Amino acid sequence: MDLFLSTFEHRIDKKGRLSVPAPFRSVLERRRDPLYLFKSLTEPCLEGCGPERISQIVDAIDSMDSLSAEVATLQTMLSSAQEMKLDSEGRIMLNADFMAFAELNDAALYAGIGRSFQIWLPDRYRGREAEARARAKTDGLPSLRLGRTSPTSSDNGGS
Amino acid sequence: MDLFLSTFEHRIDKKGRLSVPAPFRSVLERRRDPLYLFKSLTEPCLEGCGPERISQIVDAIDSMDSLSAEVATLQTMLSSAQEMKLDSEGRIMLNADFMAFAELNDAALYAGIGRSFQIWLPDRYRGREAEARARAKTDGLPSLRLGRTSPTSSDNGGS
DNA sequence: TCAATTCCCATGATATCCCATAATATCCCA
DNA sequence: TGGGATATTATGGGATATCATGGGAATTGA
Repeated sequence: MDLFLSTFEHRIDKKGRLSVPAPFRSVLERRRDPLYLFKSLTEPCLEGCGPERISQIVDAIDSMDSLSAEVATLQTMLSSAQEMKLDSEGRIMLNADFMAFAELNDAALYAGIGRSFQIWLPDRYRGREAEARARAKTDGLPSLRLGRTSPTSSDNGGS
Repeated sequence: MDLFLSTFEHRIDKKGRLSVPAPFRSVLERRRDPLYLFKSLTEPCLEGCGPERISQIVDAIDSMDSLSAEVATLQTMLSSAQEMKLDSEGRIMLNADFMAFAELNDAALYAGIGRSFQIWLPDRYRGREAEARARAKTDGLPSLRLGRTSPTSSDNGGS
């Protein structure tokens, strides 16, 4: 199980090129997967993933009522998705739409979140991270049951 | 798994010519597929696809009650469908009916949605995209259970 | 014959390829 | 365990290919 983990900050050069972190590249290469990027639906960042997530969306659309709002939402994801070709140095080129959406200019921060990763304006990401940590201190941790898949959130009766 | 993804905005020149985005062309060429366009049944845009989707519609009609209203609807799609010939530069010519239906004038926006794509008046498309993103923020994402298809689907979790 | 298409070529913008380099990480062997 | 040698990585720049776009000429069709 190879995952996207850790964070990396890289420069975006004058040509708009951005290195993909070597550990992320090797995850993709090991699976012989191309890299897909799309605009997050909920946050001002880009999402990176392999093809399996894209096919999931395509298949979900086919199985849903094509007039529903949910399908429109999924189509919006696909319409922003793009297979990124890496140059021989392992860099991608972000188009103007991607740059504007995440408000990137000369640097980007990769945040690995397991099966996918995100690309953020570095300062914005660090702000969010600080907020999330503050929230954890005041609100407590989200329920995180390790070692077991708990489908129901309701309190479990004692032994 | 080659799909139609991402968006592209292209100009329609004085002769009515419109470039097909190079990535879309290469999907079709790789499969040696001609390109079909037809008027969307649900939205003011054109739909583009390869022959397999046309056959799907034909097969669906064959398997349905030929007197039903649904069949009439599907037949409407077929009767507006047209095989597009590309010139040596990879451009198509939209007939007056197509132009009027999608209210195009001097520019068009291609939106890839997986196995097919749409052609929109650019500003109209961007409006729809903004709506979809706003909806996703308030209503949450469509339930896309990643990793596996979970049988408990009905409740939508937040974010 | 006239209008509309199709073919062919030109051109600017942009992406891609290829090479270079500095900094860092990794390896190897004493 | 140390420390020099080697490989990897991120970054930059020039040359080349691709792409979108436009326009003139040839061809078609009514």
